[in-house]
Amino acid sequence: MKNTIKIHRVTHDMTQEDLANRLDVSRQTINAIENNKYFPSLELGLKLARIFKCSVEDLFSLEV
Amino acid sequence: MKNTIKIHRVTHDMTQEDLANRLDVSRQTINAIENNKYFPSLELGLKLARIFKCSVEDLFSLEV
DNA sequence: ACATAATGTAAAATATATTATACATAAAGT
DNA sequence: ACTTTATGTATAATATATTTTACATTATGT
Repeated sequence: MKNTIKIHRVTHDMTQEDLANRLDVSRQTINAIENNKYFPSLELGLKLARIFKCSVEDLFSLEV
Repeated sequence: MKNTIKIHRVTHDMTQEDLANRLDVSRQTINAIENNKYFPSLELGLKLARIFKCSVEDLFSLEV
């Protein structure tokens, strides 16, 4: 599974901390997701899509 | 968070066990998700959307 | 009524996501 | 060069998803 969080975040001119605050999660969580340490929860995925005004599938894909 | 898994599953004429097998998870996992015991992982959410040929947002929504 | 299939549910165990804290490095501004 | 901001990383602790096993209940078919 890969994701495009970092691209969207930078496009939206946000730091990892900015994004973490908007989502009410820790900065480490954002960092870990961007660096593929683990996959976020479905709830976080939906919230991220909402913030970036795109679909969950735009952010995450199953294919490696 | 609510979901429409059961509706899609029944529409596709599958039992909880059928779906569990296709996803390679236990039947209890499907049952728990349908009955809102917990939210599935993002990976499961993406796989469910793929099976039902719809978007993750069609299956799960953040609103209560 | 009986048998079978499908579903609901529960408790303990395991896997994984997330937090907290902390420190190291890189980038940017002055 | 110095300071500040942003990012990468590590470890231990906590929260949550998932499995396993098992049994109860509901629906369906005969």
